[in-house]
Amino acid sequence: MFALPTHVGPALKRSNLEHYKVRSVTLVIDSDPNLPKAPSRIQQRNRSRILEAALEVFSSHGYRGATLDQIATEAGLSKPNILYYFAGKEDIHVTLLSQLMSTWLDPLKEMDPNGEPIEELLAYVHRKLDMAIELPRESRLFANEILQGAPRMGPHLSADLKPLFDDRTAVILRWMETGKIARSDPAHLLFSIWATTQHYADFAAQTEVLLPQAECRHSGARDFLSQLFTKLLTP
Amino acid sequence: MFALPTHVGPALKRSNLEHYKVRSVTLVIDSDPNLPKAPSRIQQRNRSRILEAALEVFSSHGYRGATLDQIATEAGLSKPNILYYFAGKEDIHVTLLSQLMSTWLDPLKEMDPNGEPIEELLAYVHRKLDMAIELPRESRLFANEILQGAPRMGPHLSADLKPLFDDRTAVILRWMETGKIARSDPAHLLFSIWATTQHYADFAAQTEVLLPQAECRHSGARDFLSQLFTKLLTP
DNA sequence: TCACTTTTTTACCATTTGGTAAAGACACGA
DNA sequence: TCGTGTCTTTACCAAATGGTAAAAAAGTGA
Repeated sequence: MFALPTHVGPALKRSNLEHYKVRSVTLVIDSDPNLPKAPSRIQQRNRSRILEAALEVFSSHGYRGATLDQIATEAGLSKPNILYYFAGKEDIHVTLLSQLMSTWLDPLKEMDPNGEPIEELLAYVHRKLDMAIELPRESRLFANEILQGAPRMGPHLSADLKPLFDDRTAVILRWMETGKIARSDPAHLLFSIWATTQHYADFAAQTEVLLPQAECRHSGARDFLSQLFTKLLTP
Repeated sequence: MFALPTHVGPALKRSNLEHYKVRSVTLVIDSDPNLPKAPSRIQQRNRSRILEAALEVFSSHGYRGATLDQIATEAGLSKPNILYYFAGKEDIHVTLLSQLMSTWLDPLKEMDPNGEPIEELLAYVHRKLDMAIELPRESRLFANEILQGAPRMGPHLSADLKPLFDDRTAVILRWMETGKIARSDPAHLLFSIWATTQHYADFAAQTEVLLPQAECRHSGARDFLSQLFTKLLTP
């Protein structure tokens, strides 16, 4: 009755939803021979090669500006081979974005509500700045997506970022009420931290023209942002 | 001998360089019948329609993501008709960017070296914020271009922005030396102003999810940025 | 009205691009 | 070594896209 294909490529026959659940699902019902097996070494290697190449290409040309051929060349694979591992261009992009989402939110999660407020916030600023400088491609990938109205990430923003954001602004507000840091709008405080740190990744083409010495750009940014937020937060 | 075409469309036969000079040139040697005439009413209307449509489309999809068909539809013209007024997609984009450059730099130019430092800088912050909120498409067009490494604007950055930037950082440094504002790195100060203000245009898709009330976003931003930069600059 | 220029439309074209079918190469356990 | 399932390549395709040629339409001045 239900004629199953003799072989399904790793990228096929997974709805978008299932895709994100694959790991946990396989752990639970691994014994069912109809479900996809654990990825082989080759699969792991090639999928991560493709994602690495895609990060490079998407982050520097945007979604529509990137082509599968570019990604294929960058990954050292053929285009049809790439489509053996991913269902399509969009699948690659979505996979990249959702993998990155946690990396991007981690520093905010790490902020300890029981820590010393100014220390916690300044540490957050520095972690974000380090990320922008060390992972500029990831920063630009996000910036590109948001700039175009987050067409493929809107749901993630509401589902993942929003609750965390509400929680952290509440924490910051409580800090302010204890008098440990000066009062200001917690939401805009977070915005300003994101803006000032990611600026060094997203607008690198500009800052590199205006401030040619890389060392001055980075250490200068660190010092300046410390000063900026220390003055703001000190009661 | 030199068989000239009986008619040259307005977009044709102009090198890129001449293109930017058209206005002043026609004023000077208008009498020469071989040079392009002053643009007719129809030409002015349609060119500005096209640029308006292109701003809309380029700013929301990026250069490669935008198509001539989209621009044509948005402008209410046919694609070949658009190519009658502009030499090609790139021509439209470059025209937009160079027209915008001055708009974008004006607030920085307006900063008065002889004014009251804190007032001047805060006024600059507010002007930039107002621009980001009132001209988000322009802000995103720039952000898109810079994000991708400024492939079509690199020269403009070095030629127009850099000298102005150097001049203004020097002015700010002098202000600091008089003791009227607190010391900090002038270059990074400008970066932080750009980053925090343009964030509200470029990352609107994100801020709109996190802070649903538009009023709170705008007035809150104004208040927050006043506080942030007042605290930084107050000696 | 007529001749001439400017503007717009219709009908194309070549290239690029995301994607597919199917055959071939490869790995590996029995 | 054989057979089965996994991976890769070759040869395509249809749609989208930037762009062109040339004729038709619309202005315009005499």
